[in-house]
Amino acid sequence: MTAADHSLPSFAVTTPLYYVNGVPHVGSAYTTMAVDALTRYQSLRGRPCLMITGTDEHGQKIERTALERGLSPQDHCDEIAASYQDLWQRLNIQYDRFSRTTAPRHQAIVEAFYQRVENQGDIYLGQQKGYYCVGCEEFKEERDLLENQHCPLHPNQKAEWRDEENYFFRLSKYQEQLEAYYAEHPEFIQPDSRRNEVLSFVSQGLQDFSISRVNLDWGFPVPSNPKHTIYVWFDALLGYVTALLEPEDEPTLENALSKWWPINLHVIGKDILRFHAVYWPAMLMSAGLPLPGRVFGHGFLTKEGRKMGKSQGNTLDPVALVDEFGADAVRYYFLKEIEFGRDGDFGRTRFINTLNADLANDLGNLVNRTLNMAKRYCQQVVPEIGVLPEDHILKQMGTGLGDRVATAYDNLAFSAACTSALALAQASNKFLDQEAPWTRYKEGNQQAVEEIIYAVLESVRLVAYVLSPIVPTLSTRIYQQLGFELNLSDRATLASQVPYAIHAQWGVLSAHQALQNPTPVFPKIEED
RNA sequence: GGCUCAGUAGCUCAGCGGUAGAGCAGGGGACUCAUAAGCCCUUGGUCGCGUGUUCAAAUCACGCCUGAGCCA
Repeated sequence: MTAADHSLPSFAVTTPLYYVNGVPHVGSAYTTMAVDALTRYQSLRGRPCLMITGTDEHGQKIERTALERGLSPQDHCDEIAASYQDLWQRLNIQYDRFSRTTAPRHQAIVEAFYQRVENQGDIYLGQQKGYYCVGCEEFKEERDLLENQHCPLHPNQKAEWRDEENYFFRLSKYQEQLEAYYAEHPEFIQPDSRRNEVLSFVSQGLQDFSISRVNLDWGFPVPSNPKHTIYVWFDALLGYVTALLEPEDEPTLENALSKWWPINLHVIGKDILRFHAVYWPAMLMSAGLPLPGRVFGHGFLTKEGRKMGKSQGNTLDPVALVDEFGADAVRYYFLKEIEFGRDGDFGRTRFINTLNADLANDLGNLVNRTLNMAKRYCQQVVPEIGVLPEDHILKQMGTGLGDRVATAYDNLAFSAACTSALALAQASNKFLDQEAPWTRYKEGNQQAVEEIIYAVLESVRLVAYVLSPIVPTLSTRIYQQLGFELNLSDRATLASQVPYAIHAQWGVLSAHQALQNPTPVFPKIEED
């Protein structure tokens, strides 16, 4: 999708296909921002990238939600899917595919896949008895329910008694294969805490699970028995495969799998780990397909220390947040302040403090003060200097930064990437105060002034560059004020215009490059 | 009921056997290139509770409490 180096391995990554039972919440935004940042990083590295997101639109819950709203299921889905796309645009998310499970081409893929699994002898007809929670779209054990058969996760809904014919998938058959796979690929499930959960779950024995429903219209019919509808999760996971089709492709499995399969990484919330780390790989094994490279389950968000939820009246509207503070601010806060993988909190005061301290003061003000000095002392161009000594503090820090940040991004350690980058900005502020170029200038030591200014300008550039996957607009502003006519925000041009191999190095700024007038790149947020 | 993880300064976290650290926030100072910013200094903690092991425990063991989670 990018002007990328095709000698490098490609990178296909997914967010979940979000369930369209309502407008997007911050949790979905969180996952999607992380995946977008990672994809931008991989694009900088020059890997051909495919970022997949989308919506999961079938199931009883959607059918009922639409009915309650007085809409047809499809109209309801269209509306919600559009609200997701709108939010992604506001958050500066550059996805390549928006996979909707109601897309006609998806049905062809699901049928073909179902057929493969059936031919493998892994689907059989059985009887499913039990309480069904429509909110979870799952059968529950009676002991898991509250009194009066209410599901603990959906206390306002009663679980419904079902005694029906369902088609089952022979999950139990794959237990050993799965365990062997987990053992051979320790990186398959991340972080480790999540991996351990899966291992212990699987080691207790896997039961076949039902993959069809009766008395449900909103979904795809089972090919061999149209009275049944394919279970929403079976259908949804395959949305990742459908997403791989080129727009002009015939919707066949062969086409879908020809270029980008296997997907390198699924990023998900920890609540849907089992579907991605157990059911999904087993389905793929049954179909004879290679498995995805990694499944990363991130943590949950709270607001001001409390669980979020409509019923608690404690929600955080991502649209309102991004409209108030801008995409860069929202992206930076969540990716820097929360260690990816662990649970985290949104606090308004903490949000404002973080952005002011890191982006407005440490980085933004640094850009501003340095450009002002360059304007005053160096004719507003990048000064020409000789080679700086190896033990120059900023050069030394800057020289290793590209590798440190790369390691962090490779591990989805966005917070560590930010901290490493910020450290160079902080060191630059300190360096300026120690070297006091304003004093050197008054002393007439022009060479010293120019060396100092160059080192800081270059540091600022490098910080902006390595942060660009997270704050693309801010980084672009900095680059442009440094005199580059480049856009670090458009993913399609990153590999060709600003490759990591060059721009993540120290010493990229060239002498005499004209600088722009300093304008604050990230205004401080004033409140209270 | 079983298991896992967390509980350390106001906030977010690091430390994981030798009597406590960072960033942010708060306070003070010197400077002036700058978005009243940055720099320097600084206030602040019986390290969830209890009992043990040890010359020595935030750090190990056992029990308990609180929160989150996985499973039954």
